[in-house]
Amino acid sequence: MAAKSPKGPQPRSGCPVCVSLEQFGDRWSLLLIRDMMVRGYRTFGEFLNSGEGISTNILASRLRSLQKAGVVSAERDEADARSIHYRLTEKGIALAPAMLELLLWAARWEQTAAPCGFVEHMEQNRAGVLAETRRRWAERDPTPILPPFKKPQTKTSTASAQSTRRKKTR
Amino acid sequence: MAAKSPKGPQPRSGCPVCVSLEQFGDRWSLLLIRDMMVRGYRTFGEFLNSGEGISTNILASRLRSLQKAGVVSAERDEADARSIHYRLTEKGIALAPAMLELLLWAARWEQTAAPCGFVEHMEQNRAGVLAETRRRWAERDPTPILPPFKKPQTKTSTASAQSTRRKKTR
DNA sequence: CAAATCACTTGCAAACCACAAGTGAATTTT
DNA sequence: AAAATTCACTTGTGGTTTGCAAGTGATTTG
Repeated sequence: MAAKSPKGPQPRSGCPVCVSLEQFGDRWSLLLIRDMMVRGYRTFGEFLNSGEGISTNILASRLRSLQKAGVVSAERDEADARSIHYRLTEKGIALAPAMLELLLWAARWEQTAAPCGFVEHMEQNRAGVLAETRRRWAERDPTPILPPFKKPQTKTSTASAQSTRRKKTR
Repeated sequence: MAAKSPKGPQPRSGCPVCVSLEQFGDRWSLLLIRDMMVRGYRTFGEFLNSGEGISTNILASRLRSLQKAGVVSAERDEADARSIHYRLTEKGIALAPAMLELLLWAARWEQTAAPCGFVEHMEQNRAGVLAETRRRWAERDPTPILPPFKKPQTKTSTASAQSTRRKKTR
């Protein structure tokens, strides 16, 4: 059988945190939202090659459940009828504050590849970062808010990683 | 076999959001953290009966992995040698902002049992709520920050639910 | 029009989770 | 001072979910 949408065996208490976790309590959903929110990804292929190694059936399943939850919407590309553009809804972009806090927590307490300077900037300018995130969403601006950093190698890695992907997104 | 700690098949990119999700990308971990953070729960039994229906093997597994991640610490109760008190570490309580934003998102966009007045208060007084949360943590004050609301029944439910549990926690 | 691309689906094995039933140590009850 | 209870688990047993590999069908490109 194909992978179906994941859902808890039974709906739990009406606690808000609970309700969130019923939607995002898995390893992939929030990652896809991150890809849409800060990296500007929109297509199945972009998510697939985002570097984390999600498999196609799970990706399809998660995109479905996120749509069902009203967090993501989908529409066909006008220029290429094969392609579908996934995009956060208003409800989806409203997750930005939670996402930001999660990011800041990990940057502070775990070893991550996030450039320190940027993290500090985000920490001291939450509102500005959120406003910019929302602006890019509203204007459908697919420019990544920060380049997709891979493992930290040399200090040139952050500067060069920009242009490798996305040669032709339309 | 017993349930072992869950972990992704392979470590993924160093993205901070990713790193967070490797720890909390399941339906239970954040819920336990919530119980410790806002409800003041500390023992295995309290988590077990928190109303969401976690099973004992999974609960034991999650408490282990949260300890391994440095988010939770454990120590024996001095008064009762059977009992173990689990408690958030500094790293654990630092998740409070993310937890709050997740809660506010769900309260705004999903149907939850959270009393509206309280949500509004939290929304407009984030810093105060966080300060209070941290204070209760620092002083080991187990008083719930808000009573455990079950499904909304009558308007008396929020007022009365306080005293049912915890008759004797020392 | 053949080859490539895109967004998936299908099948299968392995991992994971829920449920029920213990286990052993400490504490309370009788 | 047994006996019963509480506490924090472990073990075994399915059923569900996941990860991986290999298609499939509809465009689009060369």
